[in-house]
Amino acid sequence: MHSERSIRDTPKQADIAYQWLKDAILAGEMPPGHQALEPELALKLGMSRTPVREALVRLQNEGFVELIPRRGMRVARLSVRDIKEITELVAVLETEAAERLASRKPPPETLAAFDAAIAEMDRALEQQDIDAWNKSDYAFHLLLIHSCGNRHLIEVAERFLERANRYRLLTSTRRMPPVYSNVNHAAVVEAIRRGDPQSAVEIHRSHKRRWMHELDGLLARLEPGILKQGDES
Amino acid sequence: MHSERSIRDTPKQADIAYQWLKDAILAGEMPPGHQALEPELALKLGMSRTPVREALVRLQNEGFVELIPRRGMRVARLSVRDIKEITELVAVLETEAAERLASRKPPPETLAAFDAAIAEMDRALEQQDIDAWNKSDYAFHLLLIHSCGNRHLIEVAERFLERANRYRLLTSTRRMPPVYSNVNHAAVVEAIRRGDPQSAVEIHRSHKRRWMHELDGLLARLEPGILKQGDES
DNA sequence: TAGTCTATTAACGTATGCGTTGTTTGGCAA
DNA sequence: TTGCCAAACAACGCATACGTTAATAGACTA
Repeated sequence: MHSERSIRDTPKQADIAYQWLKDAILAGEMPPGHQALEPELALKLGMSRTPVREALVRLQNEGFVELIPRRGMRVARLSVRDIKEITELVAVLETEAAERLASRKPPPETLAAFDAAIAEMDRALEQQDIDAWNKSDYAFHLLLIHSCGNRHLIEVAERFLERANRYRLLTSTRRMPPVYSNVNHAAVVEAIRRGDPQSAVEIHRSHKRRWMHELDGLLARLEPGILKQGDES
Repeated sequence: MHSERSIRDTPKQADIAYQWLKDAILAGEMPPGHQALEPELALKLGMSRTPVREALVRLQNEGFVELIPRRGMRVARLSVRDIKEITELVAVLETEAAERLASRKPPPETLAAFDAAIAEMDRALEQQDIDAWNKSDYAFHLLLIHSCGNRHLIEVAERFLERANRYRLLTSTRRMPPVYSNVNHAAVVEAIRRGDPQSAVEIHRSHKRRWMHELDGLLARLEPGILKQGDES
């Protein structure tokens, strides 16, 4: 009997490059539109172009970068339409997650984790700490997605949440933390706690509607350079 | 002003390899569990290992193959749980698509395409032509997904539909075409036609529930070799 | 000066080379 | 015969080499 999946003691260089690049993109160190050449990245990472290229191909497949033949990689810019579509998509998946969670009552530690995230959101809101609020809001969404039990849904939802979240970071500095977000998140958790999928869905959907509406205003405040143009439907 | 996205006159070899492999997998020529080595594929495709490798990395990222260090690629096998999860995921996305379609009444040519797919399903059912039924059922689902207007949802839903569909082909030979599927599909289209998102969602959901239930029976008929084991939750 | 053409440069896509390491096969012992 | 061990083998991961071709800069013309 063989080992079925050989576990490398040391990660592949391609994996290192992948993680490094993805981290840089998600952290905003390489904002949308940022460009870099393969040889340049290879030099910076201390490896040859081959593993860098593999990492870039994977990131392109996941929508984080574009590969343009003689201009290297470019961190993907989303159009307004992209952002709306992705937000809708994530909302659909989260709604499903909430419904499933409410149906099969989750273990107490899951509920406790939700409570902790919401408490942190409340604290951040009270102190007008926008960065902390964003972080805990993101954590809440991740938590909701991750506790749904459907691994494929998790994979997709997480990826798109990451993609869209880059943009939220870029607007948020000027934005007042939305009060109703906290309330809604708490209400969803409440519905989950008492095993009421109907309400969980309702609340999440109405929150989504409100959020989608607010998005328009937020998107108007984005610097145009990071938005992909000419894609209005 | 430069051309922003250089269009290659001739596709990359990596793209050719990607398409060739994906087609072979989706057509069932390389069934789940099938293995092949990189040098072997490179020889068969008349290119070096490099573009083959790029194609394999992309396919792995999309869940169609696994790359195992000294055993080459293996066409991904899904566990029973995987199949159920993917079916659920696709159903969620299709439900959203149906709702959106019903909300913004689609153009007549879209409705005509739905009618055509359903007519073909009916014809196939009448003649007990299982292959034709599967094909037109697949076409129906693709159509539903593709006309939802959300490109990111389309991308995800299509990919997972493809993934799961491989398995449907492997069971269907012994299965009677389900009568209620045709009826339900027609009912969804009817709801869309009269702009009734509520009904479209209801019908699709109930159909999903029925289908999920039927899945258990179907999965029991799969040859165990093509299923991934030890993953029951 | 502005525009065009040409020559140089260099990035990409692919091929190939190479070291490492897992697999396999053949022989030997029990 | 069956099980174990060692040596040959070969696939992978990465580095490197190379041809093609797009981008760019410099020269020349109007």
